Amino acid sequence: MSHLINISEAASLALHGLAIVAKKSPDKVNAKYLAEKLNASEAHLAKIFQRLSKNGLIKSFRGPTGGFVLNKPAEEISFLDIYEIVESKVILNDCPLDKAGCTFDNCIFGDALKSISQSIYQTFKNIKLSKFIE
Amino acid sequence: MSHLINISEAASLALHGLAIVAKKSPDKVNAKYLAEKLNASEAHLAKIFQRLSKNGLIKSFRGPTGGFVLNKPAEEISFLDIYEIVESKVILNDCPLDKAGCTFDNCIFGDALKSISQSIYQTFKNIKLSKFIE
DNA sequence: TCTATTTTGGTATTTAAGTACCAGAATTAA
DNA sequence: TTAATTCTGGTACTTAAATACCAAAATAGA
Repeated sequence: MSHLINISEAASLALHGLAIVAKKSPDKVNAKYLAEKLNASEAHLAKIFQRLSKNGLIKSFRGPTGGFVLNKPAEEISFLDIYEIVESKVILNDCPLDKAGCTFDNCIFGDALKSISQSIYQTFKNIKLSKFIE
Repeated sequence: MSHLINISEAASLALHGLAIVAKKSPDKVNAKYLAEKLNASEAHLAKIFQRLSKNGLIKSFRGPTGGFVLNKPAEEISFLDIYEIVESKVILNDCPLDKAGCTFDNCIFGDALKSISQSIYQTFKNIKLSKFIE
């Protein structure tokens, strides 16, 4: 069973975890709590949140009462931001042969994949953390 | 650099290779020729075409003058067919947490990804090998 | 029948992602 | 100052996908 859209479990955990952090704001939320809530291993989740912290999306605090809080307003954090931190920068041309030097004159996929990529990109950009606060 | 749509190099090679086979029809085309044309390793390409053959998309012939030909009209072979043979059956829900038991009540991605998946699915279905014969 | 050619299929290697472990540094509260 | 808690960061393990290798089987033509 293969997914058509590329979303790793790590990126998904990051989004779901940050949604919890946003909802609990301004309280701090620690990795143990998040891992439990998401049925994920604490080690794995901690690693992911380390990257989010290093990239300025969240602030982290050590020691008892430590944990994570957002580092900017929830409206200003999109799933695209999260995705590009956890996976890597997005590329909007989806033919895998293109980079390795395709031998066809014109891309065999035409424009179809490029425009879908762009719509996925926009969708990712429009999913904001603020959506998960009520 | 990460692609938003999931297309392995193998699936892409299969499509590009089959396009060549379709164009050369009714002549047979062998793996060596295809590998050269596509800048791919012959071993890798042969493996991919083995699967296409086993799944009835192409017919294969051994020995000198051997090679591959389509096993059905080019109009009846879509990129979706190829994709599902090379990758695996497509799943149209793209949240990776869904299968592992998401702990959120409603999918955090809403319907957005599902509808994009469907549009990718349709696009894959509409790309027919006959498009590459002129 | 013999040789060269081509697919076949089993296996092995490589690569990347996901996951887990653990000691160290920082912080809080007693 | 001590003990408990929490993030940090380096490393190691596991798993799956991608890719490569090679001997065996089949075939065509001489």
